[in-house]
Amino acid sequence: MSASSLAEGAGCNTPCDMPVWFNPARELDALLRKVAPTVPGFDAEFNPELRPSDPRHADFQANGVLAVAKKAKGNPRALATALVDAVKATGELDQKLFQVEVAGPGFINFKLTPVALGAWLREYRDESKWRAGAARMMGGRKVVIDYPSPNTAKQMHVGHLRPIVIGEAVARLIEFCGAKLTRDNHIGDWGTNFGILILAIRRAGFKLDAQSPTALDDLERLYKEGSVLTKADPAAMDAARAELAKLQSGDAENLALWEEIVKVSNIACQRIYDQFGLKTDVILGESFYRDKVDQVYSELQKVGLAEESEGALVVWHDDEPRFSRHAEAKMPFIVRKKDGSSNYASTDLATLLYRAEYFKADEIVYVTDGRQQDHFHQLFRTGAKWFTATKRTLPRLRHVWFGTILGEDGKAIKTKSGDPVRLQSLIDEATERAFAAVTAKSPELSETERKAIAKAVGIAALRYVDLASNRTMDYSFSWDKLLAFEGNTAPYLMYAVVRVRSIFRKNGIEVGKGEEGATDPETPTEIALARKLLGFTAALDLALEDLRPHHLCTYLHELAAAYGAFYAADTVNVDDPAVRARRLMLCARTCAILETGLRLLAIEPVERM
RNA sequence: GAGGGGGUAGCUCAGUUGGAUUAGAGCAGCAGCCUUCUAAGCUGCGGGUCGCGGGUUCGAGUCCCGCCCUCCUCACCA
Repeated sequence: MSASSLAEGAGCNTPCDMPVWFNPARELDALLRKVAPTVPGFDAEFNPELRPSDPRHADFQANGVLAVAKKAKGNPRALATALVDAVKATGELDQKLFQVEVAGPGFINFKLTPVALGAWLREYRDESKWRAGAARMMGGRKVVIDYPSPNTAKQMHVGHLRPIVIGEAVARLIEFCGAKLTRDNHIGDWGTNFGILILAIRRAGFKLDAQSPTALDDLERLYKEGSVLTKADPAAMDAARAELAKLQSGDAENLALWEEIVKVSNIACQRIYDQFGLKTDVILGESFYRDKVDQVYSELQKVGLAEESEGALVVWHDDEPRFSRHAEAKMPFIVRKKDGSSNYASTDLATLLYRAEYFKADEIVYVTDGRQQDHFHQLFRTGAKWFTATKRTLPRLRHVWFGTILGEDGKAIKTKSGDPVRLQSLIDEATERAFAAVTAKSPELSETERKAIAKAVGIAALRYVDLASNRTMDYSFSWDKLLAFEGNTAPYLMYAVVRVRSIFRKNGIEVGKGEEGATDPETPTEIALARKLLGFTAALDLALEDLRPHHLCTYLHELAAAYGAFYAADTVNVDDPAVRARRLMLCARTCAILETGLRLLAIEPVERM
């Protein structure tokens, strides 16, 4: 809605020609920063420290005055009052929309009035509006995100769940907030795992045929054999490395074998990706950089970053004790192995350059597990020095890492036989259990519909469990947790959507219709829901800041809970048309924000369940 | 040894970078609510020396110092 219609609707005495703020916290912060230097005691460095408040006190609070008072040994309440007066004097803060007061030791509290809540709900009514509002956050920056980047040559197991799920959520979040995003699946297809596999195939005298229906199982078995062999016998490990070196130097036989292996595992990966709805923009695996690593070696040596050590080409970082050549436990960044072949570091450096030059990346986001932190520290350091020495601009580099999925025993999750749990069996079981739940709760639905719901809910539950806790935490996998449909879970959120949609369906209208004449929120549960709806912006801020999707999960759960309370307390279908219209509006916004939020997590909501 | 993660209610976890006499959710437990919009829901109750000991200040789960427990990583795996 336009500002002028707000003025009419709210009966403003003074002309209200201000736009409705998408993100009030950000705007209040800017306003305080602008006004503060005009107030005695404040300077241009003033940080208002604006943040969402405990709803019992206010919607937002500014804590920054306390720091100023402490430094200047002034009276915080007096300073805060002076600042508030100055802000009010500018006329830029409509007091029909915000109640402002100084509270406690010197906080400035901002409380949104029902008029403000109503105005926001009318203005920010659908995903396109939120997207536009959020677009400022990334401002069209070119971002390359590296995920899920599996090591091929083996079946996808439970360890591949997190990069798919977290990577997709982070990608969607960044994109939603206005980045120009390239999703790059940087598959591990040029490393020693292939040497191991080629060795095992050779020793078994096996004839690999990508067309064979058992090809994947064969690879799985052979890889396991090779893995056992090379772990037990250093000579076998050397043989595996030699096979890799042969492959990398262009040996025709190994190259042919490699192509067959890649074919088999790509087909298998794609089957999993399809079920997760994962589509990357490009697949530029390590092998893509096979002809680009020589430039890395030569440049690093030319600028004096890399040197020979024990036959390998390495980079030391003497400015970081752990990575220094003087460290007790030596941990150089090995960019070329002593047998001349490339490794993770070589291809990652080549990849960094390619992303900077070809994709013109302003920012690169790597989604991998936490055990690779040292690698990325070294990569980022090396990249910074290399780019500086060659007068290139280094993109912002971020490592979005995650913890391990543990079994019930607290160790990395395994099947009873000790093999890793296959991702496919996880999906299948989640779907089966979801089907049993739908059948028990909604037996009246057709089997086809129950199956479709089970598929959506099963995958959603699997994803959500992975996303709901802070990504840096390890978590224990349990079917009970996955099965749960209460609390902070995907089924709870999806069910909230179902209940909203049901109201519109029963009324025979589309979601978003029937809002004409809606008044501002009034009852306590309406107001609480409206305030929670506005909290979407803060949740986006928080999740984007450290690329932690669990903040979005927490928010969506709180929103669904606020809707639950509203739903129980305030009947939508009442006779009073104004009340009905505003409740339909609240329902529509809840529905849309829940659906948008779920889709940011790559969870597809359903109509019924 | 070095670096990183974690230690908050019986269990699983939040806690927006030092803020509000009362540290929050959800499970599980107990007690209620369906002839009215999907009960996969809602309402209420009980449950805590925030690992331990110091310190910094108006104010600490959060910052500093010292311990304890646990998980992960550390020369050619990715």
